[in-house]
Amino acid sequence: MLKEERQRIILSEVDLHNRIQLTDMAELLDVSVDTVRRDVKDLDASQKLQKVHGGAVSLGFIQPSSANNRTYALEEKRIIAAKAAGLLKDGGVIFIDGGTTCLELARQIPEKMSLTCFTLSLPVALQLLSKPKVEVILIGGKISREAQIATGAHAVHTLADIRVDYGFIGTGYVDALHGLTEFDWEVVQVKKSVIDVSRKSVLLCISEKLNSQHRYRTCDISAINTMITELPPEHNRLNPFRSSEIHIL
Amino acid sequence: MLKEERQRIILSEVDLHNRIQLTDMAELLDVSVDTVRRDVKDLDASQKLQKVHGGAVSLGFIQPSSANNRTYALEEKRIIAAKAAGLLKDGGVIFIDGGTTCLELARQIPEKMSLTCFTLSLPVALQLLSKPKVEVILIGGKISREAQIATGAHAVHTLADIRVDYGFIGTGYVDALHGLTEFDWEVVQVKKSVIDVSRKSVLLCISEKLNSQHRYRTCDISAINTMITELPPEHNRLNPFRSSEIHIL
DNA sequence: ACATAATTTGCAGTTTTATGCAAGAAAATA
DNA sequence: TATTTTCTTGCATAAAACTGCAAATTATGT
Repeated sequence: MLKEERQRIILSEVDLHNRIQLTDMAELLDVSVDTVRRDVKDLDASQKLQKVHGGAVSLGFIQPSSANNRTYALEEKRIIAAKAAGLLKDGGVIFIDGGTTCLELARQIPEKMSLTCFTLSLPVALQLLSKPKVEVILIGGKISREAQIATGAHAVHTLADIRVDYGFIGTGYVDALHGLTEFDWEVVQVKKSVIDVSRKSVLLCISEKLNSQHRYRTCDISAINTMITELPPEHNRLNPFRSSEIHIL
Repeated sequence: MLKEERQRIILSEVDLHNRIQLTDMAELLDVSVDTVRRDVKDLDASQKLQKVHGGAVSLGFIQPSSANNRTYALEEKRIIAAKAAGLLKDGGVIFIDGGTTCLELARQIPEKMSLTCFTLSLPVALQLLSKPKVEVILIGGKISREAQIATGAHAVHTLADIRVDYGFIGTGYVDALHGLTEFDWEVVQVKKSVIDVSRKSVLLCISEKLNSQHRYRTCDISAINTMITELPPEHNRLNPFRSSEIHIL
């Protein structure tokens, strides 16, 4: 049997069933797994499928979602995400909130760091799936159309059973006096829960949001352990937030 | 025997069987493999076929499926999704499974239909968010990296509290005798739950998957109320699935 | 018809490619 | 953590491809 013929069969199986196992294909094609492995490697190299441990999956399954260049203030958010990533420890259990800043953190998790990540956010969950050593646990619930995160009683209830080392959260608005506030009451409910279940709460926030507020309060500034902006820690715009309790990065 | 005559025979063999081996052709034409090799080299140079190690393949053989619509058999899946969408009723509560066929159903939900949709699948949930009148409830849990759906005890447990009018499910493999089978044990567990909580289970499945099977069983064919393929309901390939209990669309 | 040139064919020796096997590393699983 | 499965790497073998060359065939000119 010709190599091309085999690869053709492998490809049609992947297209049909979305995934295959090397051992199954070896049996089906009556060749060694090594041969199938090499074939799959070739097909992966030529972008016809994606090789995974033990088999292969169809490209149609891997959604794009990476075509996001439209993030506002991406450079600032990258700086923030890099600082936040510095807090991560191998084997840690963390929560990552929704929003573009937190999504950037998800993107910057090192490939070889093993973590357990909880999240409410669909985009963050999808991003995390591309990190081989991260276990992704999505808290379910009614999905907020704008925020693309799970909300509602079920999400809050599920969160109550969790404990994480770090909770990385974003916010719509932040002010030294009024604390973290949001536009959406539903979102506030789940964020409160996230802060409750986090041993340490880390706020990721671009400096542009400092000294802004809105209708519903998530928590007071004192509930935050670490605050990260794109500014250097000693910048005087951060002065209103300094206290013995909060750590500014 | 003339060179041109040989080449004509070689070409017709390639067109007929999509592939040839040099040794076979040498025997058939009663010339040395070197001669056949040179012939094939000529034909390759003049774009009549593609020479590969050990033989040659038809040009049509390499191209078609790699044209990359990303989704395999998209047209068939659209037909299936359209039939399934015909079952939807305004105000209904449904479950939509993962997989590209079900994703296509999510895409085809009419803009002005109000529904409550449960799903385990991240891509499906994201797709549903673009439907203004659909309430999206994502069942959370540990996310399977390949299937991009929630799995595990938490997902199964959460499903137990739900009841939906229709459960639209896909499957990796289906066979009249062995029923619905899958590649992945975790996936089977959640699919079982989905069928349990659905008043009516609707299987969406392209005909190419008929009469295939794999390791783990989701359910018997009799557990399915309605079966939808891209074929007309009276097509004889569907005969093995006919019974008084199942409805074929 | 014949000689000569050009092309084609088959063969031998060498190089390249494909495949399977085995041992240790890495990853998944229990 | 221990155990199984899968991956990687290197290697051996066999099949196939390439090279050069000589014999055979075909074409061409006289």
